[in-house]
Order: sequence, then structure tokens, then C-alpha cells
Amino acid sequence: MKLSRSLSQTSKTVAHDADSVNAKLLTQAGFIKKEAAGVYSYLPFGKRVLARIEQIIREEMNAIGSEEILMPALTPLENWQKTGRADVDIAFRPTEKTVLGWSHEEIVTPLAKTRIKSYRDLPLAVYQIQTKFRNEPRAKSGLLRGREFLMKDLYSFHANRKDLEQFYAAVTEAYFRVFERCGLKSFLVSAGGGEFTENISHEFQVLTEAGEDKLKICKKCELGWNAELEIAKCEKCGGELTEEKGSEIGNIFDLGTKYSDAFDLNFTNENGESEMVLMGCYGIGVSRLVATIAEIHHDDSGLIWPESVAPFQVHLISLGEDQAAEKIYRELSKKTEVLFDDRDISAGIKFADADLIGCPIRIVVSKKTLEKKGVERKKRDSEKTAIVPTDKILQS
RNA sequence: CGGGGUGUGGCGCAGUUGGCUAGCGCGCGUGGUUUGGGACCACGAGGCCGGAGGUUCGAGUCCUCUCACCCCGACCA
Repeated sequence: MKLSRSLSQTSKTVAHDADSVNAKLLTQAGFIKKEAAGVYSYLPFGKRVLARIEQIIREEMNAIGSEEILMPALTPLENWQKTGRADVDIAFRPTEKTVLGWSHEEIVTPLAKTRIKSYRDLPLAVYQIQTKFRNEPRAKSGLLRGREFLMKDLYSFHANRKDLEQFYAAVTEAYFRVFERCGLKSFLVSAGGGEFTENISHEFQVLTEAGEDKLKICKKCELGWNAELEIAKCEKCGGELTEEKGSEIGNIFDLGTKYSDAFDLNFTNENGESEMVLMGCYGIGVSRLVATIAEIHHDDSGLIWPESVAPFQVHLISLGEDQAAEKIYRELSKKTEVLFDDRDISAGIKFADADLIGCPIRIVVSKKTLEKKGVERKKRDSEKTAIVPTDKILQS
């Protein structure tokens, strides 16, 4: 993409209401635009990052045998009346008879009922990546707590507890892989079940001062407990816990039969008897992941995207050598995603913007580099520069 | 939802005890000079001062209401 033609543009100043590092950097670098409290547009750069994170999630969710679906955001009130969740404060109610989905147990459970009749139909697992609506009394921290946000929600259905626990464990492993691939070190944290279940749930937390959850972490076991649980020592090794703040990027719940009961989701077992289906649900805050990555991976000059989620692999800068740069841009674009800064402005601005946007590799084409029969290559996370031939740009 | 704060060109801000054509920086446009870490000169465009009502000869400025946004807390998949 040519920067001169992109909707995404950088800004030297940032709106005074950008309230957090992720909001400031993502706004200034042209990834997002705030529309209202907790409501953002994703500009081209931001949409690219979202798409890459979504792809990682899809790969890992498909790998554990779940299928992608898409349920409506506009949902019937009567479904929520059956579970007693129709009048929670965070629910948007666009009309008398509708609720904007803030979670989808009320939709997916009746949906699964159309498929599940016998133990032969279990297990079943479906997920979606969709915008959720929650009327947060206080939206804040950029993309970390919005009133409208992108979420991956997965729901699983099982004939017995052992099968549910097995899948729960498989999702746990898959989540660690997702977050690691996104460049984040996550901790498995025990927490309460909130509106969803009376059982304990597990959160995936990234330790950062930007997060709003108070945690107690055992660094040795890499386990944690949400401070709401009032735990004094590590339940595994009995060791000391450190107090940390975290950003909750994933949450998994053992739902038991709470929603199966509400919608009479049962199945016929091997003995011809009727039993209730056991359910699990598993969420990843996709937009919150974008924010968390920004909070973790940045420096004073701007964002530093991990290769796996970067909007572009290469940020190509032309310093007065537009023709040569254009040729390199065309060739390189056949192999990877390239952002070409073709603007007619000073070198300093181009360098500053490359740092701000934070693509992994910066390539400079100038008179100096052409005399040396190559281009200058610099990684965003390093100070070292090197002249490399144009066909070696992508080799590390 | 309680307490506090802020709303003035796209962004950041200044506007005195009410006073006359509402300023500054950045950005934007045109012309020119520059050209490896946010260059410079000249000219120029752009604002119902969040909204409604009121006080006054006169309101960005004072009063009332309202909306939006931010902070602290409560809340929180």
C-alpha cells in the first residue's frame, strides 16, 4: 500500500481524550479512530492487525475441531428471558423485543438443540468472531474496555464431564498458543464465574500496568488468582504470590448444565435415557488483544509490532529516489505486505512515522544506498542498519 | 450510578473585571528555496466558541438546563 493513498495517516498530536498508551499510539499512528466513548473505527492499518489476529485464532480453533459460524448481533428478547439475563445493566435494548448480543449462550444453545439428539452427536464445538455490545458504565483505556468490541466466542457441548474437561484442557492449550503467536506471555488465572456460571472460571492474563484486573501471581508455577478470590498462597506450591495488574485477553468457563437446563438441551445416552448436555464457553477479546499488544510492544517512538500480527512486514521509504523505490515496491509486494511511504516530505518525518507505525522491517532507498547497489535495512526493534541487496530484504 | 473536571477551525491550546473585525502553534492549499531524523520564506483557506434558554445596550466570557468527553470510585467475560 502506498501511504499517500491510505486512509490511515499519522498525526503529530493526539486527541486530548486518548486516555491510555494503546489509545494514544493506535490513534496517532492511524490504526483506530474514536467515534464515542468505548466505540472505535478500525482504519486500514488497524483492520490489517485485526485480520491477522483473527487468522491466528481461526487456525488454532479449527485445529481443536471447532467450526466457525456467525450468529446475529440483534437477538430475540424471549431467549434472554429464559435464562433470566434479559435485564442485566450492560445489555443494550434497541427495541422492546430485542437485545444486542453481549454474549451468545442464549442463541447458540437453541441452535445446538437443532443438531444434538443423541450421544452420537457429541461432542460439538462452534465459534464465531463477532462484535459484542455491552453498555459499560465506564468505558475506558482505549480498546481495553469498550462498549462495542470484537470477540471470539467458542461454545462446546459434551455428553459427560470427562469429555468436557478434556476439551477445556485442549482449549487452554490452544489459547496459550494463540497468545504466544501474538507475541504475548499469558498467565492462567483462576477467577469467579460472573454472570455466566457459579463455577470457577479461568482467565488468561497478560501482566501490564495498563490492565484493570488485580491479580496474585505465582511466578514459579506461572499460575495466578484474581484478587477477588482472596488467596494468600499459591495453591499449587504453597509459595509466595506477587501482586500484579493484568489485561484479561481470554476467559474460559465450565457452564455445566445452566444453559442446557434453560433451553432443555438434552440427548439420548447409550442406554436410551435422556440426559442434559454439558457446556463450556471460551472467549478471546480480539480488539482487546490489539490494545494489549500495543501496551506491551512499544517504545518512546511508537509501536513495535511482532511479525505475526504486523499490518505490514516492510515499511519502505523513498528518499528522493521514487522511481527506484517504486520498482522495489512492486517486486517486494509480490512476496510480502509492504507499506510504501511515497510522500513528498522530509526524511525526518518519514523516519519518525516508520517508528510510530512500527512495522518490523524498515527499508530505505536513497542515493546513498543505490550507490552501494542496495537498500538500507533496519529492524524496528534494533538500532543496527545494514546495506543489503534488494533480493535479500526478507532474509534475516 | 455517585464525586470531580473539560468542551473555542482537523489536532493541541490562549482568550483579562462581559466590549467592538475571536487569536496562536501544528496541520492544510498555492508559489519558491531546501532534502538521511519532525526544514524555511511569502501568500491563503478554514470557527453558528458543544446545544437550548436567560440576564444585558452588548455574552466565548455571567446564570439555568441539557448533551458529550475525561478522571476517581462503584461495577466488570
